[in-house]
Amino acid sequence: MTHLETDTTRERITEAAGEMFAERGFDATTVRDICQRAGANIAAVNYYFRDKQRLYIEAVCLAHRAHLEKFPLPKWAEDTPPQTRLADFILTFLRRIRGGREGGWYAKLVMREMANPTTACAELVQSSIRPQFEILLQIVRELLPAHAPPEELRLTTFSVVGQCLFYHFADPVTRNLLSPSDYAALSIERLAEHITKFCLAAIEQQTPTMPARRKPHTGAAK
Amino acid sequence: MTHLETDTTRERITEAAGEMFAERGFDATTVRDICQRAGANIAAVNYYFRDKQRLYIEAVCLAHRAHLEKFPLPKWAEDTPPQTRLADFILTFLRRIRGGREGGWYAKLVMREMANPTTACAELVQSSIRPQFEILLQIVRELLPAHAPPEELRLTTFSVVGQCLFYHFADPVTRNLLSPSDYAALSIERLAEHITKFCLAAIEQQTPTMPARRKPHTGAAK
DNA sequence: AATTGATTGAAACAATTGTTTGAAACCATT
DNA sequence: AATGGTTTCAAACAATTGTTTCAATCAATT
Repeated sequence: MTHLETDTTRERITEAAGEMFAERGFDATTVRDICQRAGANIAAVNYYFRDKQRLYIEAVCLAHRAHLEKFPLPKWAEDTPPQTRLADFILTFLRRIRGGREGGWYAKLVMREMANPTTACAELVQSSIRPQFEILLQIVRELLPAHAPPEELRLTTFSVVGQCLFYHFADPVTRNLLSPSDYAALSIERLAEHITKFCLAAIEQQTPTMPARRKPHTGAAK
Repeated sequence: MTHLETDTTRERITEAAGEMFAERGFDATTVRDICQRAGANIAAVNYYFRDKQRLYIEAVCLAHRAHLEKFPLPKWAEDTPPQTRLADFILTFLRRIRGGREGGWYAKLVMREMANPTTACAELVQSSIRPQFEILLQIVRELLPAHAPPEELRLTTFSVVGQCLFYHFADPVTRNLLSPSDYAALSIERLAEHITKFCLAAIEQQTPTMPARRKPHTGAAK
C-alpha cells in the first residue's frame, strides 16, 4: 500500500496498475490514477512501458507469479497418498481463489481476463496455469483406474477445479442467492472438505464400462 | 442482425446494445456504435433511456429473459425419477451456457456481470437465476438421503452447477490448455454425460457421518 | 567540474467520450 | 388545414482519455 522508497518507479507503477486494473477494469482505470497512486508522473507509463496495454499485460503476469508464491502447495513426501494430495490441492486452490484481502485483487484480475481475454491470457496459461493443471492431473491419474481413458482423466480434473472455481466466479450470485448467515458459512475449510469428499466419492465409485475388479486401495485415505 | 422495420427504435437499440456490451464490455462500447448498429440517432439513447448505464441494465435483463425462453427445461412427468431430471437439467444448463452462436453473446454478458457486478446482478439473481436454482435444489433433495442437512444440500447443488459453469468461465483457459482436437472433443453431450455420471456417483455413495445402511435405490436410474 | 545518459516533470495535444440542444420531421386528432 | 405531442436529426458541448513533447533534474563516469 504505502510504497517503500526502495522500490523503483517501474515496480511501483506495475503494482498500482495491477490493483487498479483488478478493481475497476482496464478501460475504467486511467493512467493518471495509476501514476498518482504510484507517486509517479503521467509520462512514466509511456516511458517505462510503451503504452497502457503493455503495462496491463506486465501487471497481470507479475500479479500471478506473486500470488502463486503467496499460497504455495505443500511439499509432499514420496509416499503421500493421492487422496491426501487431492485434499491439499483443493484447499490450496480455494485459498488462492478466495485469498483474503490482499490476495483478492488478483482473483478479480484473472476473472476479468476470462471475461475479456487479451494476449495476457495465453501467456498466463502457459507460464503458470498449465503447471498447476499438470499437478492435479497426476493426482487424478493415480486415483482413477489405470485403464481410464485420457479424456475421462481430463473431464474428472475439470470437475474438481470447476467445483472450486464456482466459488470464485459465481460469488456475486451466491451472495445474492443465500441468506447472509448461509453465505458466511461458506468457509474455505468447509468448502474444501465438501469438494474433496464429493470428488473422492465420485472417483472411487467410478466403475467405468466394465465393473471388473475394484482396485484395492491400500488404506491410504486419511 | 438485420433490423425489421416493425421493431421500434427502442427495441432495436436494446438489442444492439446487448450484443455489443457482451462482445466488448460496457466501457469499450460507445453509444455511437450502438446507435449506428441500431440505425438510430445518437440522441436516441438519452431520449429513450436516461443514460448509458440504464440502457445497460435494461439490455442485460431483456437478454436473460429471452435466453431462458430459448433453452427451456423439458416438461417432466410426475413420476420422472430425479436421476433423469438431473441429467436433463445439466444438459439444458450446458446448452444455455454454450448455446451456439446467437446464444453465445448472452453468456458473455453474464460473465462480465460477474466480473464487474452492477445493480443488474442482484436483479438477475432474483428474477431468473433463483428459480432455476430452486429447481435443481429440489432434484438434489430427492437424490440425497432425507436426513441430509440443508448445508450439504446447498454444497452439493453448487458442485453440480460448478462443474457446468466451468466450461463457461474457464473456456479461454481450456482453449489454451488443450490441443485443438481435445478441445473440440468437449461436446455438450459428452460434458453432460460425464458431469451427470460424476455427480450421481458422488451422491449415491454419499454415506454422511454414520455409514449406517445403504439406501437401496429401486432401479430408478435410466 | 564537466559531460553524458537516464529519469522526472508540467504542459499541451489530438482524439474520443457521454450528453445536451434546438430545430426539423412525423403523425394522429381536432 | 391546423394543432399538439412525439420522435428524429445534425451539430455542438464539456469533459476526459492516452499519448507526446521538451526542458529540468538527477546520478554516475570521465
